[in-house]
Amino acid sequence: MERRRDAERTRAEILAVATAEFSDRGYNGARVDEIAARTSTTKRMIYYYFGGKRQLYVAVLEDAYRRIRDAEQQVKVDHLEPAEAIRRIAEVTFDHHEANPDFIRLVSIENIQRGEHVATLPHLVDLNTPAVSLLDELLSRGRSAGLFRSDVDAVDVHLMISAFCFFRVANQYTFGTLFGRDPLDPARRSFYRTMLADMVVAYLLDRGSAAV
Amino acid sequence: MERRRDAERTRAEILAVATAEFSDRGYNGARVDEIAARTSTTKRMIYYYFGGKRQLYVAVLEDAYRRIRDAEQQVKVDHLEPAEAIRRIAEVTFDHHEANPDFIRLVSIENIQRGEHVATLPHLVDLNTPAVSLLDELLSRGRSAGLFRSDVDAVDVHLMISAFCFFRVANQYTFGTLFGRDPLDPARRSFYRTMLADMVVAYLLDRGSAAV
DNA sequence: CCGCTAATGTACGAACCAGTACGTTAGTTA
DNA sequence: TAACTAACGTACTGGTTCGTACATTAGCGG
Repeated sequence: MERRRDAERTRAEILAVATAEFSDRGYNGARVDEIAARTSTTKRMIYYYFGGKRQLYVAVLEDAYRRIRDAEQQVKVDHLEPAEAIRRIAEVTFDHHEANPDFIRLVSIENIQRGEHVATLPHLVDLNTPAVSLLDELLSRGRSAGLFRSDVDAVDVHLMISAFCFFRVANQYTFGTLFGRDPLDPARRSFYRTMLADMVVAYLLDRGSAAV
Repeated sequence: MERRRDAERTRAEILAVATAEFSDRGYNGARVDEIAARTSTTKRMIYYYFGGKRQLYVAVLEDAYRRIRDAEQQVKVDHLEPAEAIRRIAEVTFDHHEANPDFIRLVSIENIQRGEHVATLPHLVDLNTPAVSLLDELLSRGRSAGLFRSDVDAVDVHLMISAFCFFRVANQYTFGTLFGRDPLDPARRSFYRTMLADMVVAYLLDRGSAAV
């Protein structure tokens, strides 16, 4: 090994460092010179491989979403009862968010910019994302068994789960200082994880308000 | 009227324009010159009244939180049963978030910066925020009546409600394009509003998982 | 082992932008 | 109404930062 020139490695290194820098400081706060300085190569290479700051950011965003999708695909809950499987999905999503604060920050940053860059990544728009199609299947099974309410679909349940997981990580600072309680406090982690699962399942089992 | 010089008016105008600019472009994306251009005064006045970009941002943040607190204080649910009152709080919070996207964006922006500025506003750290103390009282009543589970407190219920409301507004762009469903679509508004209330109440009424 | 191109490095330019030095005017008060 | 100060305007500066022109080297194909 120890090849002096390795296009793939250089590109990957730039991408990794850029991911850290953009998620750390936001798009406008990130510095191309800083990214270059943290790699073992130079700024010239950023322009050589990516074209510019904007394109580098888009590449970072795309890569981050790809990794999350890949991870989602690993979840298997075929052997569980619907309610238990939903709990499991909620927990996996919870763990995921906690384990990937960089990704969460990138999503926040992208929304501050009104999602103008995700919109340019058409092959990310896969309405049958692993998380959603899995939920969809479980909701069907639960409805068939007469357990779950029938006025929600997978996308909205996904919204509900994501909202909780996302907020906890994304707003840890303001929430923590304003209410004197750090949502990421390890001591409370298992409580929140159960809270989320309880919440989702209780909602789905709740026939009172909606069904009929 | 028509006084040519009015310190208070000038200050207020700068603050209003700055709120729009910061929430629109983020801290690093905002331009002092742009803020000045959109006021009827000049950049000099920004430095005269606020001292600098950073201090202006902090003033914007503080003002935004103050307005939200003022609004929260108006909510009255004394005449309602606990569950119904909780629904009402959830709905009011929901409406609030939808009506104040600028505030939501500021909170996102502040969290991207790790909350370093809210932390410098000590008189914002009021652990008995109107929203929380109201929830606290209702949870007590609900528990006394043997209705609600007893392993959550007001802060965490507030987290749960805020998470849903916040996510829907803050992540409208990425969620909308990735799942082909705009969370702010007016046609779905009332559904989401009910969904949130159902979710919270179903969780609180759920004795199965937690209470004894 | 020669030459060609992909890959890399250096040094610089030009625009942008926060902040300020300096000057002016309005309104108040003695 | 004189003088004083709060409020306001203009023009500039110094540093930062994205991007690039130009030079160089590694490694592969012939």
